[in-house]
Amino acid sequence: MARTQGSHSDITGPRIRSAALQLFAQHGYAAVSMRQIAKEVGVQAGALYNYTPDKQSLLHSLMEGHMRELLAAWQAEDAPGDPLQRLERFVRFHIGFHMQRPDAVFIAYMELRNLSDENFVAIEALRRSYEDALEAILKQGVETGQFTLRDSKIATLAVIAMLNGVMTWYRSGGRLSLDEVESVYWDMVRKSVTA
Amino acid sequence: MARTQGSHSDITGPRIRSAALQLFAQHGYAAVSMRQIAKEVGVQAGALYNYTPDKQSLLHSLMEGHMRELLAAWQAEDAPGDPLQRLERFVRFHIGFHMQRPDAVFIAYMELRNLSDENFVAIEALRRSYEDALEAILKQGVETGQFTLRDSKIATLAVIAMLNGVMTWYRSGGRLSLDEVESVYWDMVRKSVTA
DNA sequence: CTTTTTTCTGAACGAATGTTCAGTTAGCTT
DNA sequence: AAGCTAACTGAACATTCGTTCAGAAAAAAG
Repeated sequence: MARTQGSHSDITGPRIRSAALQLFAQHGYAAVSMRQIAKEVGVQAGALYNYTPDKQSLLHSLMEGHMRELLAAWQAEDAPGDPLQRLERFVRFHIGFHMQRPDAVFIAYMELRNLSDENFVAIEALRRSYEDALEAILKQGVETGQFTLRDSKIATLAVIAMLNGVMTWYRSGGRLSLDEVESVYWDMVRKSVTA
Repeated sequence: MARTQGSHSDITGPRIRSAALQLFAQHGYAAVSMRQIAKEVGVQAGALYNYTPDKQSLLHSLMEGHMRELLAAWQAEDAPGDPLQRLERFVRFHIGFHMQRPDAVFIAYMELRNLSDENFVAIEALRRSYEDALEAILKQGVETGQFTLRDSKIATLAVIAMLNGVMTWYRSGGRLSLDEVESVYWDMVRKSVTA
């Protein structure tokens, strides 16, 4: 056999990325083989190499895509204004955005060590730039006197870590709605950065 | 060759566990081979099987050992009293304890998906029991009226997630001492659970 | 010293890994 | 309808994987 019925790169490409995303998130990059990904797509392993030069590039591409989406989405959401309002927007945005992409989030935070050195540097820069976006809000709040922080850098990391914790337990259809969860976390974040 | 000079199970056993811990933390369970662990110890791969029935058991044993140590250490540290004091003790204990075992912590939180089903259930129960210890403090504080929480379960997970964030960035010898870091986090945790 | 036991080697097993590629077919172009 | 190109197969490559085991040597026991 050779080319299969209905095959098209516009279809197969995304399906490969989607399958890889799900499998990497579930089992980990190192534990997933190219043949497993191919099987999920319904294709032979060799066909994957029409869409990625190698396995490492596939991981990097997935992570980079996720981080760029995240940054772009927040830049579209953010607006000048009161630090407290901006922070609430950030908290709700962060939870909402990440909840819609649990697999990508998992990979972006767990597979850093499986990136090659240069790929790691690139992803790390994107992450840093997202952290800086939050830190800017916190610093603004400190300037206006609305926030009380011992250390804006640590506070930034602490808030993000706290919010990321949602992903480890929240399942839609559970006890609380997404909106309620956002409110609970916003409550705690707000109190933790104000006097 | 065969048995090597000075070889003794009391020495080799711990060295294997130590090497496995470090390598699993650095590269991930699936990415580390038994031969890599053996090389680190200075032994052939086959020798490892005098100390573990298989690779999976080695991972489970490391995780279980860590969790039991954690629970025992906290039980030795905790004492009845004011919820605010107990919570501060918990925050400082958690950061201090985890900071001394970064590799074990990393594994315990990252390699859950590489556990077999029954091993996963066992480790998850231990983790739950640690979370319960914190939740008990929070509930006590709510009863005395010193804490204001929307949801004690979420607050528990949020606090632990926040504290675990330290591990991702703190390096001894950095800008802040461990004691200062504990204080910064305690400050934020205290504010987040009080009115 | 001799015997027994503990500890490890070195080779081997089949299975699985990432990746390459010549050949084959589906779909598009003319 | 014929030719071209994009998409995929299926087999093969050299490595590496977890694990087993007979045999050898060191340490402990007698």
